[in-house]
Amino acid sequence: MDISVLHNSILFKGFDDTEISELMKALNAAEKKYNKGAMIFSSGEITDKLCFVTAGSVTVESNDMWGNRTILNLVGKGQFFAESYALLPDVPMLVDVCAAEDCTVVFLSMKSLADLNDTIRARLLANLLTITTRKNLHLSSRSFHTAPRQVRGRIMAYLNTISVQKHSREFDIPFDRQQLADYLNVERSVLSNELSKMQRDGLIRCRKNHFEII
Amino acid sequence: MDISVLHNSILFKGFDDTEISELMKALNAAEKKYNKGAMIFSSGEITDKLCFVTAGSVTVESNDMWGNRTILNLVGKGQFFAESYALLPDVPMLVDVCAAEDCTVVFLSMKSLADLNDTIRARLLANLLTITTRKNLHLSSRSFHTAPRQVRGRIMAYLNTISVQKHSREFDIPFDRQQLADYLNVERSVLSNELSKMQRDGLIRCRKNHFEII
DNA sequence: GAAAGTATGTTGTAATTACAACATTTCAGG
DNA sequence: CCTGAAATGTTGTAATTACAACATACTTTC
Repeated sequence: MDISVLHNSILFKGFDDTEISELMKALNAAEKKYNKGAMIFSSGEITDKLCFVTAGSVTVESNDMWGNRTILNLVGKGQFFAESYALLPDVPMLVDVCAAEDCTVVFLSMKSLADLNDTIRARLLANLLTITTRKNLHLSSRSFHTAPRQVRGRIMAYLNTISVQKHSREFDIPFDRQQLADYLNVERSVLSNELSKMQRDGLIRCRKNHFEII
Repeated sequence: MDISVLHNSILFKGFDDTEISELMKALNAAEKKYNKGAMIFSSGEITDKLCFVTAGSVTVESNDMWGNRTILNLVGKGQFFAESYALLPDVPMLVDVCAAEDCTVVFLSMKSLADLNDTIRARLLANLLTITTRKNLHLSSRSFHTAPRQVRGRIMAYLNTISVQKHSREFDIPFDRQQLADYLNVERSVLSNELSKMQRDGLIRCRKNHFEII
């Protein structure tokens, strides 16, 4: 198991190596590998597992019965997912989680939180609060990216956010075209088309997932 | 100050009256009234205040420079808002918060959390975790409501959620037409039009904010 | 209960998007 | 360096939406 990624995670911030090892045991840490495209959770499932990506990435998405996909979030190496469902173990998942590429996930049982001593649990809860709070901001930012009614507006909203995050007008995005389309809630072909127009209009330059705002 | 609403809130779950009074002091509880339409927070502001609605309701929204509004969430009596920004006090708000109707808000300083004794703080953090986690699910559900590409799909997705929540095919929604349009990210006139068509098609019946799914 | 103001419904047209079908490019194995 | 598979780009048409303008209904206030 890849310890270093977990040791640097928000969840274990402030814990030393010994404590982390004990916690991993107490929380029944289990690692599992998935191939690209594999489904990790399906809508309707119930889980108490806090999930941590130690390699690769997964998408949190909603798939309707006509095969339309909406990507709510892309969770990369070093990030958590399913924390809301893990902490509210009665609530069935509203989303699917899929491997966006070959990946490795560590599962931590939140049911076992109750067995921990108060001090440890309190520190862990404080860290969990940071995780959920940041996830809130992430979900909010998607709302801004999909708020503009037109495709160009959505693309610009998204690219702006990334540009600010990376402190640069030039950057890579974590999505391929289909994923970006599903994230922005537009047709892939319309997205491709609009990106071409934006390049012709001199707004951006892009090649694959590398973008430059002009 | 309306004590009873606060006493029944998630935040103070498990605390007795004396403890709550002390906490209110320790967290510098301050109450403020707003008229409908008043702005409570503006995008870009920084705050450490956890906000609680004791009367009326507020909308969490994003307003772009062309006057387009997107409603992310409607926060009613007994619910919290701004918790993410209160707990991550470096992050400037991405949203505006406005009074959806005349309302009363209680502000609690999260900066003051640090001064509490460990036991109390731990209990409070656990409750805060519930608040943020539920808020996560709320934000997710909006994503499902706006996921369908067409207006009718969005309306049905939204009405279905409310119907399930209220365990009934007949219910009131908390939005007027303009708010529902801004929540579903569609034009108000298109929404009105589609609701009419859906009634003609025998899918629903509605009058003002009272709906029935057939 | 009239008037003014607000909310909701209707309609037409211009603009945009969805969708399908196909062309081109890129990439991984053999 | 081929070949097939996957990803991306292009195009045309039908369907949908945005927007503006106006009609109607409902509320509030005097």
